[in-house]
Amino acid sequence: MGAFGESVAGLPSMLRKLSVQNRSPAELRRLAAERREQASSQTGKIKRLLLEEARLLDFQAESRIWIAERRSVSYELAAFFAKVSSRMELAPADERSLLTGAMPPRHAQKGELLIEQEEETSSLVILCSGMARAVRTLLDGRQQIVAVFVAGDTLNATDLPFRQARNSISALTPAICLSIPLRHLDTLLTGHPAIARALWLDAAAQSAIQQEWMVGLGRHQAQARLAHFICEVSCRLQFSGSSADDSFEFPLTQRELGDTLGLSPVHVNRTLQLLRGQGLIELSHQKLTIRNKSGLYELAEFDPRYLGGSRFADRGAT
Amino acid sequence: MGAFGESVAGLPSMLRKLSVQNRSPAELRRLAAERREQASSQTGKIKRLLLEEARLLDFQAESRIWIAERRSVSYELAAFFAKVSSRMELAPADERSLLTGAMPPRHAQKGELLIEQEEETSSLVILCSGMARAVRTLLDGRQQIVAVFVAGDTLNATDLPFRQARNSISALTPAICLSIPLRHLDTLLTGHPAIARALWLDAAAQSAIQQEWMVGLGRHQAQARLAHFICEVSCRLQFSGSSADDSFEFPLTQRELGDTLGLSPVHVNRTLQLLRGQGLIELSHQKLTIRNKSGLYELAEFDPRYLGGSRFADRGAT
DNA sequence: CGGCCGTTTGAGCCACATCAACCGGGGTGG
DNA sequence: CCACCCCGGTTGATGTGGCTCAAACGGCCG
Repeated sequence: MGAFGESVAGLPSMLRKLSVQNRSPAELRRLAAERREQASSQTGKIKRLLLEEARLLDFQAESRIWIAERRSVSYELAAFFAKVSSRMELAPADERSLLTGAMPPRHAQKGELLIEQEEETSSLVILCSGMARAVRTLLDGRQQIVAVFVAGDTLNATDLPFRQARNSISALTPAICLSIPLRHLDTLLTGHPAIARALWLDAAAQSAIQQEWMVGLGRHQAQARLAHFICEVSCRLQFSGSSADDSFEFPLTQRELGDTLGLSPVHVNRTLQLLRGQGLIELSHQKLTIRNKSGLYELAEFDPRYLGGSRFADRGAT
Repeated sequence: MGAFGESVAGLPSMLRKLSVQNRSPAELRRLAAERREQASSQTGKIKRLLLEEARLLDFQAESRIWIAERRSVSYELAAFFAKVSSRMELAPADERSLLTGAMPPRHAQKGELLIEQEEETSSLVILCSGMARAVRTLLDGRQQIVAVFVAGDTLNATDLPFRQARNSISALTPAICLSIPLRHLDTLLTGHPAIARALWLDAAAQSAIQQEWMVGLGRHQAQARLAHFICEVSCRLQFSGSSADDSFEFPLTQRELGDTLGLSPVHVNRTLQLLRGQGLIELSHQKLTIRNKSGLYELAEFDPRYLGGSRFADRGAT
């Protein structure tokens, strides 16, 4: 399934034929565009193959960029640092130290499992690109999504102290993440108090978001819950730099939305229609557009301050 | 209202007449017992006065013990240290340093506000004794309790990095808490990495509990939710040393239970009756007894491992 | 073409909310 | 000392938001 994210050697033979290794990211992207071009005039199996090839080429290009940038300061962790330093300063020296011990970035496909429930935690995992979700499965098979992650979030800052993952985390989109082994982290913590603070901060931010979800789950009904979640994801994507305006990729299916909001998939559907009908949002094919932001905020009783994006919010205090 | 908790000088004149200052905690407790004795043979206003006096005497005795012990290592923070060190070691030197900068302990009455929503956070607050709850109030006046604290918990480890309290925290029982000013904490964090880790750990533990609540709110129905909450409180009280067996003071009203579990007070009542009827628990006059622990655990799908009490749980690994 | 997954729509039902009334205890005022 | 009230708990009647079951539709993939 997800073998080609591991390393260049693991790529499907189809790609190898193009001698991907010797090409620059820009070239790869150009090739991908070509493939798509060709695909548009084809049908059936050939079209599918071309599109798949284009997708893989794009993916490889993205990987190349990450790998290339790895030699410079801390490109991969940029999102993480941006988030942390929007609230507290992390000196360049700290950043470099954190990066030194990181393992090679991992590329995961959509749906791929990043962390398995019950598995022992051996490293801190930071999501550098894409989105992910943490899900808890009950005995009867029902599920509850307890967290959604965007670029810059740590996936397991809240599990790490317990040395065990309490729920499974899988990718909602193609994702890139970086692992920092516990051994390395331990030595870092003693020498770099700012890093310990950053982890504390991250866990605290996670907790703030969870409290907001609890309020929704406990006291709001479907419309407000859904609206609030959309507002939150929108803001977090903007804060992390993954999205610039109020239209963005929204990779959750209605079933997953239901598992997030404590609703059944059918009711999510009906509730979405309500929001659409009120002209608040548009959503189709994983693409979400907020049509009436203030209306949506009001319906959700949404106040983005809890996301701590002080740098972005109106009030620039602190 | 809550003036007499501040200092000895702030006590009501009634108590001053007894020259409380010169008496030992044991004497004070004896006096309190005498008052109660006398009260039992009285009625009306006199009885009430005597009981109130007894209560204040007991309270003062308790305060005395805390104040007296303050000179020794870290008695007040014992619960906090116990919790932290059940998972990681905190050297005595760290403990002493943490204590050095603490302000005098604050004694709060039942119901008293410890932290106010929106207020700026100026210190880390640790609950040394008693219970407390964090509540979020919605625009329409409905409330959701987003956290319950027992002795040893930090009240605002998850708000501190944001410099602002996101919800109000008030005492569920008479409580004692200790504040460590941010100024002091900041210097500590650079010199004592273990303290930074402890804070991280505490925020992570908080997050683990919240995830559990989210699963309950989203996917369990009333009985399981209620049962789970009871199991959790029971375990946390035991881990913190506040309770030894499966019978303990349970200070939440049914309204508060509803605000915790996302239910209406009436439904909480009916659900309690169900649990009582199945012989799982007893509850009256703020006193809760677990009659059938395994049955309750099963109904709640409760697995105490998420509370991280590795020292107490069956599996003593790590 | 057929199967699968996500979405959509309809019909009936249930868990829980809401409204309302009553009870018991402790505190308060006359 | 009593009347009153407020609050927390209890119980019943009725309404409803959201679940469940079921079926149809469309896009994507084999």
